[in-house]
Amino acid sequence: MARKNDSLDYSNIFEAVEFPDAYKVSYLANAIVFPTYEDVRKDFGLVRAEYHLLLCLAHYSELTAQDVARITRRPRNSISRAVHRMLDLGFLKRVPDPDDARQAKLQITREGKIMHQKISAYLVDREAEIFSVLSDTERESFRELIRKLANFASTLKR
Amino acid sequence: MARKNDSLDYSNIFEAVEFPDAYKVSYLANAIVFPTYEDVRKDFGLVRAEYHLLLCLAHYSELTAQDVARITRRPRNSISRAVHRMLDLGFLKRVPDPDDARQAKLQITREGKIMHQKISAYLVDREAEIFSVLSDTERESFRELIRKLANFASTLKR
DNA sequence: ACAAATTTGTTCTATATGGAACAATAATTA
DNA sequence: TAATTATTGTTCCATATAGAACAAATTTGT
Repeated sequence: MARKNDSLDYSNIFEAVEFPDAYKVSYLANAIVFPTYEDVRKDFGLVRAEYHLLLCLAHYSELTAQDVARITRRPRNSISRAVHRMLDLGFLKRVPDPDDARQAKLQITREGKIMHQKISAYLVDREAEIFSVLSDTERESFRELIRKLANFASTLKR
Repeated sequence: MARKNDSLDYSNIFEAVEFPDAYKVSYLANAIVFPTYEDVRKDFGLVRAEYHLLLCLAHYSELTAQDVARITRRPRNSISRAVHRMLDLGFLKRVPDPDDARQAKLQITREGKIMHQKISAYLVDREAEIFSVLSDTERESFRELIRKLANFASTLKR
């Protein structure tokens, strides 16, 4: 027999909640973004900050740890920890900045690039799966809207 | 003098990344959703699972802990811990289910409702702020698209 | 009816994470 | 130039969180 509660519709709350749009963004995050970090951790052995380092340095040739913290909006100490592990794993290299002894420039290694490509391939598939419910024109609309929202979010103080 | 790196555009990655739409959803989550949980914790003293309990029980008159875990996609043990604290705080009450001794029905108390209204008011303002960058028609489009995405996400296996 | 499997809620444990404080360096201001 | 302030990266510490294993109750299947 089915469970007694089968009649309960768990998605009613999507419309009932006082902040339905923000709630659904949050729900998407909880349903997809966070589990994706979990998958990356389980399948590739990198925690969030480590993956963020790889992603950033795959797209910027040289960044300081502080840069990565700003790009990803993560705390510096999380990035710092991640840098050490990524250096040990051989995915990053670090060169002291001769003009500023406080900081060091980070770069991705060949091994790091390979790892990045593996993780990216997985995430590209996942993106395709998630957005498969939208038509091409809907997808295009969404792209434009999320771009506006993300750009706005990037202007918020940290 | 400004910092040496001022020329660095931190949002280039929005378009360069291999999964730009998923990345921006993730970015929005990191920039807005997670900090919001932090705000709720700091300003109202409730951690994520506790706030989720309040939210769910403000909109469903009666739920089991398992129901809340399913609605919010959080692990059962996190909800279990949160239930005890919310009972202690007087925001929830729990009545054993006479038909199934394993489970208990949870309800929100008057105090819980008051706390929910305070948190909701804050989140409603925050929603308004975030979506203020969209025009009314854009907002309407976004609402429809995020609804589709969230509904799809709710069908994914846990 | 009885054994096996499932479900609920819980505790225990390991770990990811963020805040605060810190030393070293650099930038600003007096 | 000297003193103050800001920045970078780090360590220490507290805590939120998830996974695994568990007991009790219920459901399923033979």
